Amino acid sequence: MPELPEVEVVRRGLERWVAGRTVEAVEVLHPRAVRRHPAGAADFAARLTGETFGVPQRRGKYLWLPLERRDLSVLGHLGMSGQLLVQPEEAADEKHLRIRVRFRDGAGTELRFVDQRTFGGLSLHENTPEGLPDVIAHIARDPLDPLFDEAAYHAALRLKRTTVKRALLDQSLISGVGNIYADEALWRARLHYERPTATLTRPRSAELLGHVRDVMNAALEVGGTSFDSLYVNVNGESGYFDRSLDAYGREDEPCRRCGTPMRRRPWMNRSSYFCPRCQRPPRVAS
DNA sequence: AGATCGCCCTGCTTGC
DNA sequence: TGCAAGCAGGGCGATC
Repeated sequence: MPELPEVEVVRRGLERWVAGRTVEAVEVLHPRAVRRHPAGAADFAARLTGETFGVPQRRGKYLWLPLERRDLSVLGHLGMSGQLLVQPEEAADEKHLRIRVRFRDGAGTELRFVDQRTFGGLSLHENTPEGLPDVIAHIARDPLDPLFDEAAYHAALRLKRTTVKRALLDQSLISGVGNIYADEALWRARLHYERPTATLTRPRSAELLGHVRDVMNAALEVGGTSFDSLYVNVNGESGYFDRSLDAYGREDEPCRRCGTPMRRRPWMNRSSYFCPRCQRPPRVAS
């Protein structure tokens, strides 16, 4: 499940292998892969053909390829299982190949969007004055962004009547944190996922944010997390950070700090993994 | 109007 | 054995 570190690995791959290349042709093999492009697959392909990609950008889990000639970007989200692969043109189509982008140069490779569960997709959007695709203007900066407003983030947590994991996953407050890294950061901070954000002191909140950054940077160093080879980076290489996870997916396994069996609890149609001893539930039930 | 919930989707795993 | 339910879950639109 690609989160910020995985998407950043993909962005770097695109920067190396796709930036500066001019599109010869676009093939949309599944309409759902361009469902965020309102004018449809044919329009997406037509408008992209002949354009040259600039340097790929990222905010949270979104990445985009600005076009050099126009104030437009190709916005991408990998969803649950999306991959952006640079493949030799002669390589066999992947089973879940959704979009193919051929290039005008003689490099012999093409860009492929492959996505089993079709939660992800590509689309074309106008840029805001800040150079951000307009449809993601509501997405907050991520914790690895140098311009992330930490003071505003802490202030928002104090004001909101919500719980800490909800706040971590709220992409309008902080972006790029998904279920995996939320659980990892909470475990590191010894915080229960249902802790009300208003009860967090500023130092405690800053400590949690530090853990979010640490776990993301650690994942970045090893090239992203991978569970079932659904996530592969831009060149088809799997990450292996999952071996380093301390909380996520470790139900009944001993806590790496205290040995207590880790627990899994249904939460918001997903799961929360935590140590019942290190991460005590808040005293006041909400 | 901000918070919450259901749904989209496929394939692997689990259990009867 | 075979089938069905469960699970993975980000983000968006509907709803309260």
